[in-house]
This record gives sequence, C-alpha cells and structure tokens, in this order.
Amino acid sequence: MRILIIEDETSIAHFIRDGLKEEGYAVDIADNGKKGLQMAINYLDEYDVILLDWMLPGLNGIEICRNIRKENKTVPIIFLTAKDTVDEVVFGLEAGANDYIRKPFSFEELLARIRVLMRKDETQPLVFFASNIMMNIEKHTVTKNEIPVELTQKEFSLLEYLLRNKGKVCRRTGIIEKVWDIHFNYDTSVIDVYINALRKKLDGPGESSVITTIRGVGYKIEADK
Amino acid sequence: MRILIIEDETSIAHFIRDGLKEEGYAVDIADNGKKGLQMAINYLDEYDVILLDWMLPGLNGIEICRNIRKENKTVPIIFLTAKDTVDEVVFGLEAGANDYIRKPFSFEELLARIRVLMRKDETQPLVFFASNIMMNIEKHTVTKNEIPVELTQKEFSLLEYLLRNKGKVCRRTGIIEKVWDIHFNYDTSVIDVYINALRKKLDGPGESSVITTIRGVGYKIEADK
DNA sequence: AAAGATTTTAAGCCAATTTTAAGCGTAACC
DNA sequence: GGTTACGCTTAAAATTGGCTTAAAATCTTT
Repeated sequence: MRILIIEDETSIAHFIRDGLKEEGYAVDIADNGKKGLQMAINYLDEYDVILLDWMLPGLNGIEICRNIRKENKTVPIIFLTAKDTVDEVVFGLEAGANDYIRKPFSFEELLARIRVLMRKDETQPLVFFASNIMMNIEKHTVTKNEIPVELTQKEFSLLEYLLRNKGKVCRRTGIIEKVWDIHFNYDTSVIDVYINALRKKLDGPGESSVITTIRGVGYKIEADK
Repeated sequence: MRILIIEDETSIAHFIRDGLKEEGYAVDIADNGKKGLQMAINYLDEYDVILLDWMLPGLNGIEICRNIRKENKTVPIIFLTAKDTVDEVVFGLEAGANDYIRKPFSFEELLARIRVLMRKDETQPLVFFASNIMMNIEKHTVTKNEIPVELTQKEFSLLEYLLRNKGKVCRRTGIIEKVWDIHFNYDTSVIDVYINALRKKLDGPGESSVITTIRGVGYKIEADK
C-alpha cells in the first residue's frame, strides 16, 4: 500500500508520513506541485492513495487533481484543505477528488478516510497466520505454537508482507519497495539478512522453513492446505 | 428505576433495599445465585442496575456475571465483595462488571456509584486495571497494591489511554493525538519523559515495567493472563 | 508577585536495530 | 565437472530511537 503526499509544509508532511508508516503504509512526499504531479503521473499505478494539499506554491491542488485525472481515472485522491467555504470543496470534488479533509484534522480521521477509500477488500484482517505461526497486528505480537516470538520492527514488517501475500511469491523488488520503501539502487542483500533472522526465530530445529526461497525471484510463505 | 440485588445475607439485602426504596428506586431481591440469574435474564431489560454479591451459595458471583453478560452487554453490574485481594476484584471486572464496592461500605457510597452508573448511557468502564495497578476514573485515583499513587494530570491521561487499550499497541502518533491533542507537531519526545515518570511511580524496584516498549512503534500494557 | 507544581524542551548517552560487507556453500547452467 | 551467480551466514560498522536528566517555560496557588 503506497501513498503519495503532495504537501509543501514539511512538518505536516512528515507528521502524516510517520503516522502512516507506523500503520504499515509506504509513503512518498512531494514538496511542491510540479514534483507531485510528475511523481503521480510517472508512477501512475504505484499509488493506492494520493493526499493532495489545496494550497501549493506554483501549481495549485485543483490543477494537479485535474491533470492526474486526465491520466488515471481510478486512484483515490483526498484533498487537504484549510478552506472552510463549501465552494472550495465543491471545486475539489468536481476536479475529480474522491474525498476531502479539513485542516487541522486528527490523524485518526485521516486514517479512517484512507481506509474507506482503500476498502476494496472490505475490512483489513488484523490477524494473519501460516501453519503454526500467528501474527496480530493490533496487539503487535507474533506467536509460534501460541508461544510469543520477539521480532524487531523490520522483521515484523517483512513477515507481515509475506503473510499478507501468503501463497504468492514475493519478489525481491516488491519486498524492497514495500517493506524498505527503496525504489532504485536495489542492493537487496538486506533481505537475505532479514529472511535469515526470521527463519532463525520462526523455524524449529530440523523443520523445513516456513519461508521458502524461490531462487532468482524471491520468497514465499506457503498457503495452508 | 429498578434495581436487582443478588445477595444471600438477608440482613444486608434488606438494609440495602430499604435504603434504596427511600431514594425512590424499585428493588427486587434474589437470595441465591440461581434465582438471581433467572431474574436477571428473564426480566432482562427491566433492571437498570444489578448489585451482585461475590460469595453466594451454589452459583458464585463471577459466574452469574458472565452469564448475564452473555445475554446483555449493557446493564450496569456492581460487585459487592468482602475480599480485599486485588485478584478477586480483577476477576470481577474481567467477567464484565462495571464497578465494585467493598463490604462493609457506607450506604452513601453505594448510592453514589449507582447514580454514576445510571447517568451513563453507554456504560463506559469506570475502573481499569493491569496486574496490581488499578485506576478509578470517577474517583480519579490510581492505586498499586491498594496503595494510592499520586499522578499528575498528564501522567493520569497517558496511563488511562494505555489502560483503555490494554493488550494493544499504542502507537506514538496515537498517543500524541489522544493524550496531548497535538496533530502536526511531530516532536514526540515528551512521551518518553512521561513514560519514564509513570514507570518511576508504578514499577517497584527490580520489577519489570508494566509498560513495555515496542521499539519504533510505541508502548503497550500487557493484558492479564 | 512569589512560590510551587507541572509540563515541555533539549542534550548526551547507551543499547537495540539496521545496514554493510565479505567469505562460503550450493544450485543451475554450460 | 567446472564455472558462475545467487543466496546464506556471520560479524562488524553505522544508525536510530528510547532513556534519563536537568533546565526552561508554563500554569497554579497563595
């Protein structure tokens, strides 16, 4: 799940980014309109949601919105606006935005709206499992045979990504993008280290690993039979 | 306003009944657990408050409480207990009681609690606990092993937030929003200071902290087993 | 206005986590 | 069977993030 924030005030942008990252989203920031539009269009299908500030230096929000819509009809766009007149909002929605939110807003509110727009698979599951391993997102815990397993943040994210894609291959590029939020410069040796760490923690001695390597492609957690 | 008293000692039951009647409440008495459960369930929505004795012949209080909760989630239940260990109270609250009162109690105290519970339409819990720590929202007190702990306003709010989310991770962004009501300033270092203060006051020397740190994510108070 | 308490800011420290790097083992391909 | 590329493993280096203090700022109380 990747979100693009187009916002010139870095403090706001960073706050939103950090919050969203904690929720497990990958986040990019564009600090001006031109850059934002470029990113939105160049990586068209990369983004699952775009957060768009209304007031931007140079190119303003409404124009960006129109331009994005010219290229892509579907990506959900949420407007951030300080304005409180109805007209402004109407303009935004007419330009093709899906929703709007007024500043200052609570982060929870923003999150709720993002979830609504993203809700293609209804409510996101809070618990994932594979064979004897269970992950609870809300509690932020992982257990193996009911016994707690301590994971670091990165380990947790990686496992979460693998579990969310249970039964499917996770390509190395996909992992490095979604878990590490790195787009170019794929020195992907970090993945090895973390897969190794996960296996050490999750696989009992003599057991075959929960995580199977698919050479030249990536990794997979097998779906239960 | 109808109140059900489930209590086997008739002298106590009558004492309470008389007092409550003077206050204008309609009162029923069940002098054993079985009868009490029956009455509670058969006249489910009749009662506005249930006073439930802990020690009952036959069916005990905790089981009654659980059974009532199975049928009805909202009716406020106040536990009467002579026990003075924390565990007993904890069990009661876990079983779904809203409040508790220790015998012997002053009638005024009971009345006050009843009034409080009746006034709330969404019966939010008034008492939170975790291991040997207990927080009473109404009284605005916190105790550790029954011994009062003095907290400042912010300390209290932070602890309350953690307790309300017992068992779940409280992310830093969530804390800063709900406890501090800050939405954009992402300098969250205040949290550290307050967690530190809480720990100093709540954790005895050598004990592991009630509040566990989840690095890169936030904090959590573990649910009791 | 002063004193006291509470809250916030700031900085240094330390430990856990993350990343980098290098050597090794092994599957795949010729 | 040899070669190559890829993944595994380990350890050391770099970084991050939380802890702890103390001082500054703010709010209360007298």
